[in-house]
Amino acid sequence: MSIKTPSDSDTWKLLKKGVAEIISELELQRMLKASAESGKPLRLKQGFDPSRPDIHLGHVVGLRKLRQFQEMGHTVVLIVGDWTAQIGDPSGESVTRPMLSADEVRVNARTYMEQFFKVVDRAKTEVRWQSEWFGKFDLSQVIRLTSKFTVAQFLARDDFAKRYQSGRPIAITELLYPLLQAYDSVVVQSDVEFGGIDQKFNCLVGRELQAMEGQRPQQVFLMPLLVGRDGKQKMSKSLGNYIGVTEPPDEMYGKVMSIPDHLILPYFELVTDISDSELAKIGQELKSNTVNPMELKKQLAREIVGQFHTPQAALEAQAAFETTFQRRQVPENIPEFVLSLPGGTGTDSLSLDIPQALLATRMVKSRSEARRLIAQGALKVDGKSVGQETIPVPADSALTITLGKRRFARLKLVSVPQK
RNA sequence: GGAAGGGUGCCGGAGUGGUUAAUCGGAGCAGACUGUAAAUCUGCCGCUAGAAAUGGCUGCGGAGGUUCGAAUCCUCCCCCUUCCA
Repeated sequence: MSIKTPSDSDTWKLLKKGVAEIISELELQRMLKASAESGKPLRLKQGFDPSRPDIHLGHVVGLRKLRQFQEMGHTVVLIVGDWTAQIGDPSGESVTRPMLSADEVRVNARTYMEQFFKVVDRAKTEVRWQSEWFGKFDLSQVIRLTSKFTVAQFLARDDFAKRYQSGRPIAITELLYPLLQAYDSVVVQSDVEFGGIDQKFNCLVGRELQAMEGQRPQQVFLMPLLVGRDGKQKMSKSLGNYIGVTEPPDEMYGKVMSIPDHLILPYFELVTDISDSELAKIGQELKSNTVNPMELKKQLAREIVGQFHTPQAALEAQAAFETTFQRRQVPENIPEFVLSLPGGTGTDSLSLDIPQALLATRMVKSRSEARRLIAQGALKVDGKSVGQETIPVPADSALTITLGKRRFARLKLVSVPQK
C-alpha cells in the first residue's frame, strides 16, 4: 500500500481545513513525511463512549477528517470505550448514567459502528475494545497509573477548574477518565488522536503518558464543536439540538432548514465537501445579502441529505419540504388509520369525537392535549379549520386531519351498525 | 468524626399552614408574522369530565403523623453537596 505525502501544500491545506487546533503541526508534518517514505501508515486513534451510540452531525466533523487521512493511506484505530463508559459523563455533572451491561455495550457498539462506517472506511479501520487491556487491570496497575499525575495537573483542565472554583462536585472517578483514555493511546500506539476541542486535555495527557512509557507522543487533531440547531450550544443528543446521521431524509432536510442563518457557513465548511472558492462565494453572498439565505440552506440541506442518503432522496426531501412547509399542503405519505364508529351506515350522518380520534391515532398524548390544540385553532379537517370537538361526518367516509404544522393523518371511518 | 445547606413539574429555580396544579425563566406546543431563520406579540403547557361555568383525581425525595386544611409543622428513613478535622 502506498501512502501519499502531503508534500504539496494543497493536500496539507485540505487536512487543515476546518480544524480547530493541531498539536503539533510541525511534528505531524514530519510524521506524515516519514510515513510516506517508510510506507508505514499512521495510526489514527478515535474513541467513543458506547453509552451514547448515536452519531450526529457534530461527530461527523471529525469523522470526515479521519476519512481524508484514510484516503491518503492511513489506518484508523477505533476504541470502544467500554470501561470509560462506566465512569459516566465527565462533562455533564447532572446526568448519572447507569452502568451498562456487557450485552448493552455490544449492542450499542454495533449501532455506533453502523453509523461510523457511513463516513469512515471500514477496510482501513482497526476496532479495539478497552476491555482487552482494562479487563485484566489490577489495583497495582491502577496505582501505578494514577501515581504519574498530580491533582494540580488535572485541575488545569478547564472543566475541572471551573467546577472546583465554583464548589461544584467532581467525582474521583472522573479524574480517572483522562488517564484511561491516555492509556489507550499507549496500548494502541497511537500516532494521532482525533477529538473535539473539548477533548484537548485528555488527548494531551495521552501525549505525556506515551512519553513516560518511552513512546513517541501522539499528535492531536482537535475539531471545532458544531453548534446545534438552537444556534447557541454545541450539538448534543441530550440538549436535543442535534441532527442524527440515521434520520430519514425528510426529517434531516427539515432539521437542516431549521438552523439559524449564522450557522449556514460553518455547516458548509464542516460537514460538506464544497470547495474553498465556493465556500468563499457563499460567505460573500450571505454578507452582501444578495441571495436569500433560505436558498443557501436548501443547498446545504441537499448536500447533507445526499451524503447520508442519496442525491435522489435529497431532491425528494426538498420537494416534500416545499409542499408541506412552504405551501402548507398535506404531504403525500401520511399515516392512515381505520376507525370504527358506531351508528348508521351509508350516507347517514354520524358524529365524530375528535379528541378521541386523535388519541386513537396517537397524534396527541391525552384528550386534554387534543382539546387544547383544538381550542387554539390547530386543527384542520380536509383543509378547513375546525373549532369544535365533535363534528358531523357521513358514515363510511375518509378525512384528512392536520394538527399544527407537522402532524398529519388520514382517517378512514367504518361504521358499525348500532344494535 | 463535627458543622452547614439542600432534594419542588422536561430543566433551572420561587414558595415555609389555607387565596398553590403550585410565582418566574428556559425548553416545548399552538396561533399571528414568516424563509420550519432571527426578532416580536398572544395563548397553552399533570390526568380526567364538561359546550362552558366549573368539578373530580394525582402531585412538591420515601413512609407515617399533627390539623377542618400541609410542598409548607412533627417523627423516622433514603439521597446529594459544601466546609472543618
